[in-house]
Amino acid sequence: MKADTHASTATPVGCTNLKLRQLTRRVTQHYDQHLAGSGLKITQYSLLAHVDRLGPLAPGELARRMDMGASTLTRNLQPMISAGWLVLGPGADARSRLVHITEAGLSLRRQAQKHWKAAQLALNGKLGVTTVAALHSLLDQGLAAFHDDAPPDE
Amino acid sequence: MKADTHASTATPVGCTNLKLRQLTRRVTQHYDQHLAGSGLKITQYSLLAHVDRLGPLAPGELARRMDMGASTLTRNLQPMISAGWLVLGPGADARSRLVHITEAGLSLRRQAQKHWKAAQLALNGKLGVTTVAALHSLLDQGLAAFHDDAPPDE
DNA sequence: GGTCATGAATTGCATATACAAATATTGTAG
DNA sequence: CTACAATATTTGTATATGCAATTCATGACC
Repeated sequence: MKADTHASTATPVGCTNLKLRQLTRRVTQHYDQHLAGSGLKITQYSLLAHVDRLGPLAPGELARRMDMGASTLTRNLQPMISAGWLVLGPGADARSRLVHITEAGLSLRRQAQKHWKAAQLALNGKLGVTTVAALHSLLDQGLAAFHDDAPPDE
Repeated sequence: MKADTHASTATPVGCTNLKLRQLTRRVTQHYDQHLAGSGLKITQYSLLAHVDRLGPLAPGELARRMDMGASTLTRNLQPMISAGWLVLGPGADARSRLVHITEAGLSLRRQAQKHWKAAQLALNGKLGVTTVAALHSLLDQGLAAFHDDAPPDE
Protein backbone atom coordinates (compact mmCIF):
# COMPACT_ATOMS: atom_id res chain seq x y z
CA MET A 1 0.00 0.00 0.00
CA LYS A 2 0.98 3.60 -0.60
CA ALA A 3 -0.39 6.37 1.56
CA ASP A 4 -3.13 7.48 3.90
CA THR A 5 -6.59 7.47 2.42
CA HIS A 6 -7.80 10.24 4.71
CA ALA A 7 -6.18 13.28 3.09
CA SER A 8 -6.46 15.47 6.18
CA THR A 9 -2.78 16.19 6.59
CA ALA A 10 -1.62 15.78 3.01
CA THR A 11 0.12 18.51 1.04
CA PRO A 12 -2.38 20.38 -1.12
CA VAL A 13 -2.26 19.21 -4.72
CA GLY A 14 -3.91 21.81 -6.95
CA CYS A 15 -2.80 25.37 -7.68
CA THR A 16 -3.91 27.76 -4.99
CA ASN A 17 -3.85 30.66 -7.38
CA LEU A 18 -6.06 28.94 -9.93
CA LYS A 19 -8.63 27.98 -7.34
CA LEU A 20 -8.65 31.47 -5.91
CA ARG A 21 -9.08 33.05 -9.32
CA GLN A 22 -11.86 30.64 -10.25
CA LEU A 23 -13.89 31.28 -7.15
CA THR A 24 -13.21 35.00 -7.35
CA ARG A 25 -14.56 35.07 -10.90
CA ARG A 26 -17.74 33.28 -9.88
CA VAL A 27 -18.28 35.34 -6.77
CA THR A 28 -17.66 38.58 -8.63
CA GLN A 29 -20.31 37.60 -11.16
CA HIS A 30 -22.67 36.74 -8.32
CA TYR A 31 -22.29 40.17 -6.73
CA ASP A 32 -22.40 41.96 -10.05
CA GLN A 33 -25.67 40.29 -10.89
CA HIS A 34 -27.20 41.49 -7.65
CA LEU A 35 -25.79 44.97 -8.20
CA ALA A 36 -27.04 45.13 -11.79
CA GLY A 37 -29.37 48.07 -12.09
CA SER A 38 -27.66 49.92 -9.28
CA GLY A 39 -25.17 51.24 -11.80
CA LEU A 40 -22.22 49.89 -9.85
CA LYS A 41 -19.98 46.87 -10.16
CA ILE A 42 -18.91 45.20 -6.95
CA THR A 43 -15.37 46.53 -7.29
CA GLN A 44 -16.73 50.05 -7.56
CA TYR A 45 -19.07 49.50 -4.66
CA SER A 46 -16.16 48.43 -2.47
CA LEU A 47 -14.26 51.54 -3.46
CA LEU A 48 -17.20 53.84 -2.85
CA ALA A 49 -17.93 52.26 0.51
CA HIS A 50 -14.33 52.63 1.60
CA VAL A 51 -14.21 56.31 0.70
CA ASP A 52 -17.52 56.80 2.49
CA ARG A 53 -16.32 55.08 5.65
CA LEU A 54 -12.75 56.34 5.74
CA GLY A 55 -13.67 59.90 4.86
CA PRO A 56 -11.60 62.07 2.53
CA LEU A 57 -8.20 60.44 2.26
CA ALA A 58 -5.17 60.32 0.00
CA PRO A 59 -5.14 57.86 -2.91
CA GLY A 60 -2.05 56.18 -1.55
CA GLU A 61 -3.63 55.67 1.83
CA LEU A 62 -6.83 54.36 0.24
CA ALA A 63 -4.83 51.92 -1.87
CA ARG A 64 -3.07 50.66 1.26
CA ARG A 65 -6.33 50.27 3.14
CA MET A 66 -7.84 48.34 0.25
CA ASP A 67 -4.67 46.35 -0.20
CA MET A 68 -4.30 47.21 -3.86
CA GLY A 69 -1.69 48.85 -6.06
CA ALA A 70 -1.61 52.62 -6.32
CA SER A 71 -1.67 52.60 -10.10
CA THR A 72 -4.68 50.31 -10.11
CA LEU A 73 -6.49 52.68 -7.82
CA THR A 74 -5.71 55.69 -9.99
CA ARG A 75 -7.39 53.99 -12.93
CA ASN A 76 -10.32 52.58 -10.99
CA LEU A 77 -11.00 56.06 -9.72
CA GLN A 78 -11.30 57.49 -13.22
CA PRO A 79 -14.75 56.24 -14.26
CA MET A 80 -16.15 57.02 -10.81
CA ILE A 81 -14.90 60.58 -10.96
CA SER A 82 -16.31 60.93 -14.46
CA ALA A 83 -19.63 59.63 -13.15
CA GLY A 84 -19.62 62.27 -10.43
CA TRP A 85 -19.54 59.91 -7.46
CA LEU A 86 -16.08 60.86 -6.30
CA VAL A 87 -13.87 63.92 -6.63
CA LEU A 88 -10.16 64.54 -6.21
CA GLY A 89 -9.42 67.57 -4.04
CA PRO A 90 -6.17 69.12 -2.90
CA GLY A 91 -4.23 67.33 -0.18
CA ALA A 92 -1.77 68.37 2.51
CA ASP A 93 1.03 68.60 -0.03
CA ALA A 94 0.84 69.88 -3.55
CA ARG A 95 1.95 66.45 -4.63
CA SER A 96 -0.79 64.69 -2.65
CA ARG A 97 -4.56 64.67 -3.10
CA LEU A 98 -7.71 63.76 -1.18
CA VAL A 99 -10.48 61.55 -2.49
CA HIS A 100 -13.92 62.82 -1.49
CA ILE A 101 -17.32 61.21 -1.93
CA THR A 102 -19.99 63.45 -3.48
CA GLU A 103 -23.67 63.73 -2.57
CA ALA A 104 -24.53 61.68 -5.63
CA GLY A 105 -21.96 59.13 -4.54
CA LEU A 106 -23.38 58.96 -1.03
CA SER A 107 -26.91 58.51 -2.26
CA LEU A 108 -25.86 55.86 -4.72
CA ARG A 109 -23.88 54.06 -2.08
CA ARG A 110 -26.91 53.90 0.21
CA GLN A 111 -29.06 52.49 -2.58
CA ALA A 112 -26.44 49.98 -3.65
CA GLN A 113 -25.87 48.84 -0.10
CA LYS A 114 -29.22 47.03 -0.18
CA HIS A 115 -28.14 45.14 -3.28
CA TRP A 116 -24.81 44.32 -1.71
CA LYS A 117 -26.51 43.02 1.41
CA ALA A 118 -28.83 40.87 -0.68
CA ALA A 119 -25.87 39.49 -2.60
CA GLN A 120 -24.02 38.68 0.58
CA LEU A 121 -27.04 36.92 2.08
CA ALA A 122 -27.66 35.01 -1.13
CA LEU A 123 -24.06 33.89 -1.12
CA ASN A 124 -24.35 32.79 2.49
CA GLY A 125 -27.36 30.78 1.45
CA LYS A 126 -25.71 29.28 -1.58
CA LEU A 127 -22.51 28.21 0.13
CA GLY A 128 -23.85 27.88 3.64
CA VAL A 129 -23.19 30.48 6.28
CA THR A 130 -20.75 28.24 8.09
CA THR A 131 -18.70 27.74 4.96
CA VAL A 132 -18.62 31.46 4.25
CA ALA A 133 -17.59 32.21 7.82
CA ALA A 134 -14.79 29.66 7.60
CA LEU A 135 -13.74 31.06 4.25
CA HIS A 136 -13.59 34.59 5.66
CA SER A 137 -11.46 33.36 8.49
CA LEU A 138 -8.97 31.69 6.14
CA LEU A 139 -8.88 34.65 3.76
CA ASP A 140 -8.16 36.95 6.69
CA GLN A 141 -5.45 34.60 7.87
CA GLY A 142 -3.88 34.55 4.44
CA LEU A 143 -3.98 38.32 4.12
CA ALA A 144 -2.44 38.68 7.55
CA ALA A 145 0.43 36.41 6.57
CA PHE A 146 1.21 38.70 3.65
CA HIS A 147 0.93 41.79 5.80
CA ASP A 148 3.29 40.46 8.44
CA ASP A 149 5.85 39.95 5.73
CA ALA A 150 7.31 42.99 4.04
CA PRO A 151 5.57 45.64 6.14
CA PRO A 152 5.49 48.69 3.83
CA ASP A 153 6.94 50.96 6.51
CA GLU A 154 6.70 52.03 10.14
CA MET B 1 -26.18 42.02 27.10
CA LYS B 2 -26.27 41.69 23.40
CA ALA B 3 -24.75 38.69 21.68
CA ASP B 4 -22.31 35.83 21.92
CA THR B 5 -18.68 36.83 22.24
CA HIS B 6 -17.45 33.66 20.60
CA ALA B 7 -18.17 34.48 16.96
CA SER B 8 -18.17 30.85 15.80
CA THR B 9 -21.70 30.79 14.47
CA ALA B 10 -22.13 34.49 13.67
CA THR B 11 -23.04 35.77 10.21
CA PRO B 12 -19.91 36.88 8.38
CA VAL B 13 -19.51 40.64 8.45
CA GLY B 14 -17.11 41.71 5.69
CA CYS B 15 -17.50 41.46 1.93
CA THR B 16 -16.59 38.03 0.65
CA ASN B 17 -15.77 39.41 -2.75
CA LEU B 18 -13.38 42.02 -1.43
CA LYS B 19 -11.53 39.51 0.71
CA LEU B 20 -11.27 37.09 -2.18
CA ARG B 21 -9.95 39.76 -4.52
CA GLN B 22 -7.44 40.98 -1.98
CA LEU B 23 -5.98 37.57 -1.32
CA THR B 24 -6.05 36.71 -5.01
CA ARG B 25 -4.05 39.83 -5.79
CA ARG B 26 -1.44 38.96 -3.20
CA VAL B 27 -1.22 35.33 -4.18
CA THR B 28 -0.98 36.17 -7.87
CA GLN B 29 1.93 38.47 -7.14
CA HIS B 30 3.54 35.75 -5.07
CA TYR B 31 3.36 33.23 -7.92
CA ASP B 32 4.37 35.79 -10.52
CA GLN B 33 7.48 36.63 -8.53
CA HIS B 34 8.49 33.00 -8.47
CA LEU B 35 7.74 32.64 -12.17
CA ALA B 36 9.66 35.78 -13.08
CA GLY B 37 12.42 34.83 -15.48
CA SER B 38 10.47 31.86 -16.77
CA GLY B 39 8.75 34.18 -19.21
CA LEU B 40 5.30 33.18 -17.97
CA LYS B 41 2.76 34.73 -15.65
CA ILE B 42 0.86 32.37 -13.38
CA THR B 43 -2.31 32.79 -15.41
CA GLN B 44 -0.44 31.75 -18.53
CA TYR B 45 1.19 28.87 -16.75
CA SER B 46 -2.22 27.56 -15.71
CA LEU B 47 -3.43 27.81 -19.27
CA LEU B 48 -0.35 26.10 -20.69
CA ALA B 49 -0.51 23.31 -18.12
CA HIS B 50 -4.18 22.70 -18.88
CA VAL B 51 -3.58 22.42 -22.60
CA ASP B 52 -0.65 20.12 -21.93
CA ARG B 53 -2.67 17.85 -19.65
CA LEU B 54 -5.96 17.88 -21.51
CA GLY B 55 -4.39 17.47 -24.91
CA PRO B 56 -5.62 19.28 -28.03
CA LEU B 57 -9.11 20.51 -27.23
CA ALA B 58 -11.61 23.12 -28.34
CA PRO B 59 -11.43 26.60 -26.84
CA GLY B 60 -14.94 26.29 -25.49
CA GLU B 61 -14.14 23.05 -23.75
CA LEU B 62 -10.93 24.51 -22.34
CA ALA B 63 -12.81 27.51 -21.03
CA ARG B 64 -15.31 25.22 -19.32
CA ARG B 65 -12.55 23.10 -17.78
CA MET B 66 -10.83 26.21 -16.48
CA ASP B 67 -14.11 27.70 -15.36
CA MET B 68 -13.64 30.93 -17.27
CA GLY B 69 -15.48 32.89 -19.93
CA ALA B 70 -14.95 31.97 -23.57
CA SER B 71 -14.16 35.53 -24.58
CA THR B 72 -11.57 35.80 -21.85
CA LEU B 73 -9.93 32.65 -23.08
CA THR B 74 -9.83 33.87 -26.67
CA ARG B 75 -7.87 36.91 -25.58
CA ASN B 76 -5.61 35.11 -23.14
CA LEU B 77 -4.65 32.73 -25.91
CA GLN B 78 -3.50 35.55 -28.18
CA PRO B 79 -0.14 36.42 -26.61
CA MET B 80 0.65 32.75 -26.09
CA ILE B 81 -0.01 31.96 -29.74
CA SER B 82 2.08 34.95 -30.77
CA ALA B 83 4.85 33.66 -28.52
CA GLY B 84 4.68 30.28 -30.25
CA TRP B 85 3.72 28.23 -27.21
CA LEU B 86 0.26 27.33 -28.47
CA VAL B 87 -1.37 27.00 -31.86
CA LEU B 88 -4.96 26.96 -33.05
CA GLY B 89 -5.65 24.09 -35.42
CA PRO B 90 -8.80 23.00 -37.23
CA GLY B 91 -11.47 21.26 -35.17
CA ALA B 92 -14.20 18.73 -35.90
CA ASP B 93 -16.39 21.46 -37.35
CA ALA B 94 -15.32 24.34 -39.50
CA ARG B 95 -16.70 26.58 -36.77
CA SER B 96 -14.71 24.86 -34.04
CA ARG B 97 -10.97 24.77 -33.41
CA LEU B 98 -8.43 22.80 -31.41
CA VAL B 99 -5.81 24.33 -29.14
CA HIS B 100 -2.48 22.50 -29.37
CA ILE B 101 0.68 22.94 -27.34
CA THR B 102 3.88 23.33 -29.36
CA GLU B 103 7.30 21.86 -28.66
CA ALA B 104 8.43 25.25 -27.40
CA GLY B 105 5.35 25.36 -25.21
CA LEU B 106 6.04 21.91 -23.80
CA SER B 107 9.62 22.71 -23.04
CA LEU B 108 8.69 26.00 -21.42
CA ARG B 109 6.00 24.35 -19.37
CA ARG B 110 8.47 21.81 -18.01
CA GLN B 111 10.89 24.57 -17.05
CA ALA B 112 8.19 26.71 -15.48
CA GLN B 113 6.78 23.80 -13.55
CA LYS B 114 9.77 23.95 -11.21
CA HIS B 115 9.09 27.61 -10.51
CA TRP B 116 5.42 26.87 -9.95
CA LYS B 117 6.27 24.10 -7.52
CA ALA B 118 8.62 26.40 -5.63
CA ALA B 119 5.92 29.06 -5.45
CA GLN B 120 3.39 26.56 -4.16
CA LEU B 121 5.78 25.27 -1.50
CA ALA B 122 6.74 28.79 -0.47
CA LEU B 123 3.06 29.63 -0.12
CA ASN B 124 2.48 26.55 1.98
CA GLY B 125 5.32 27.72 4.17
CA LYS B 126 4.10 31.26 4.41
CA LEU B 127 0.50 30.43 5.26
CA GLY B 128 1.06 27.04 6.80
CA VAL B 129 0.28 23.85 4.96
CA THR B 130 -2.76 23.17 7.11
CA THR B 131 -4.22 26.57 6.31
CA VAL B 132 -3.61 26.10 2.60
CA ALA B 133 -5.21 22.66 2.68
CA ALA B 134 -8.23 24.06 4.48
CA LEU B 135 -8.41 26.93 2.01
CA HIS B 136 -8.31 24.55 -0.94
CA SER B 137 -11.12 22.57 0.58
CA LEU B 138 -13.30 25.64 1.02
CA LEU B 139 -12.51 26.99 -2.44
CA ASP B 140 -13.45 23.62 -3.92
CA GLN B 141 -16.66 23.61 -1.92
CA GLY B 142 -17.50 27.10 -3.13
CA LEU B 143 -16.80 26.22 -6.74
CA ALA B 144 -18.92 23.10 -6.43
CA ALA B 145 -21.83 25.14 -5.13
CA PHE B 146 -21.71 27.30 -8.25
CA HIS B 147 -21.42 24.28 -10.50
CA ASP B 148 -24.41 22.54 -8.96
CA ASP B 149 -26.42 25.62 -9.68
CA ALA B 150 -27.14 26.48 -13.28
CA PRO B 151 -25.47 23.46 -14.87
CA PRO B 152 -24.55 24.70 -18.36
CA ASP B 153 -26.22 21.71 -20.02
CA GLU B 154 -26.62 17.93 -19.89
C1' DG C 1 -33.15 23.63 -51.03
C1' DG C 2 -34.21 27.74 -48.51
C1' DT C 3 -35.18 29.73 -43.93
C1' DC C 4 -34.23 29.73 -39.30
C1' DA C 5 -32.71 28.30 -34.84
C1' DT C 6 -28.58 26.62 -32.74
C1' DG C 7 -23.73 26.34 -31.72
C1' DA C 8 -18.69 28.04 -31.62
C1' DA C 9 -15.59 31.45 -31.69
C1' DT C 10 -14.32 36.26 -31.95
C1' DT C 11 -14.75 41.28 -31.51
C1' DG C 12 -16.38 45.87 -29.42
C1' DC C 13 -16.43 47.99 -25.32
C1' DA C 14 -15.47 48.76 -20.57
C1' DT C 15 -13.28 47.74 -16.36
C1' DA C 16 -9.47 45.50 -13.24
C1' DT C 17 -4.69 44.72 -12.40
C1' DA C 18 0.18 46.02 -11.77
C1' DC C 19 5.31 46.90 -13.05
C1' DA C 20 8.26 50.27 -14.56
C1' DA C 21 8.97 54.77 -15.92
C1' DA C 22 7.73 59.55 -15.90
C1' DT C 23 6.19 63.77 -13.41
C1' DA C 24 5.88 66.80 -9.82
C1' DT C 25 6.97 68.17 -5.28
C1' DT C 26 9.22 68.17 -0.95
C1' DG C 27 13.03 67.51 2.14
C1' DT C 28 17.93 67.48 2.89
C1' DA C 29 22.83 67.67 2.64
C1' DG C 30 26.59 70.47 1.53
C1' DC D 1 21.00 78.03 -2.58
C1' DT D 2 21.73 74.05 -5.33
C1' DA D 3 21.97 69.32 -6.23
C1' DC D 4 20.10 65.06 -4.97
C1' DA D 5 17.38 61.66 -2.44
C1' DA D 6 12.71 60.64 -1.08
C1' DT D 7 7.57 60.88 -1.56
C1' DA D 8 2.94 60.92 -4.12
C1' DT D 9 0.62 60.32 -8.09
C1' DT D 10 -0.03 59.40 -12.82
C1' DT D 11 1.06 57.28 -17.43
C1' DG D 12 2.90 53.69 -20.75
C1' DT D 13 2.34 49.17 -21.73
C1' DA D 14 0.51 44.66 -21.25
C1' DT D 15 -2.46 41.22 -19.45
C1' DA D 16 -7.09 39.57 -17.26
C1' DT D 17 -12.03 39.64 -17.21
C1' DG D 18 -16.69 39.31 -19.18
C1' DC D 19 -21.29 41.02 -21.42
C1' DA D 20 -23.39 41.85 -25.61
C1' DA D 21 -23.20 41.74 -30.36
C1' DT D 22 -21.21 39.76 -34.44
C1' DT D 23 -19.52 36.28 -37.71
C1' DC D 24 -19.46 31.92 -39.45
C1' DA D 25 -20.96 27.26 -39.88
C1' DT D 26 -24.19 23.48 -38.95
C1' DG D 27 -28.44 21.19 -38.31
C1' DA D 28 -33.47 21.10 -38.67
C1' DC D 29 -37.87 21.96 -40.41
C1' DC D 30 -41.00 22.46 -44.21
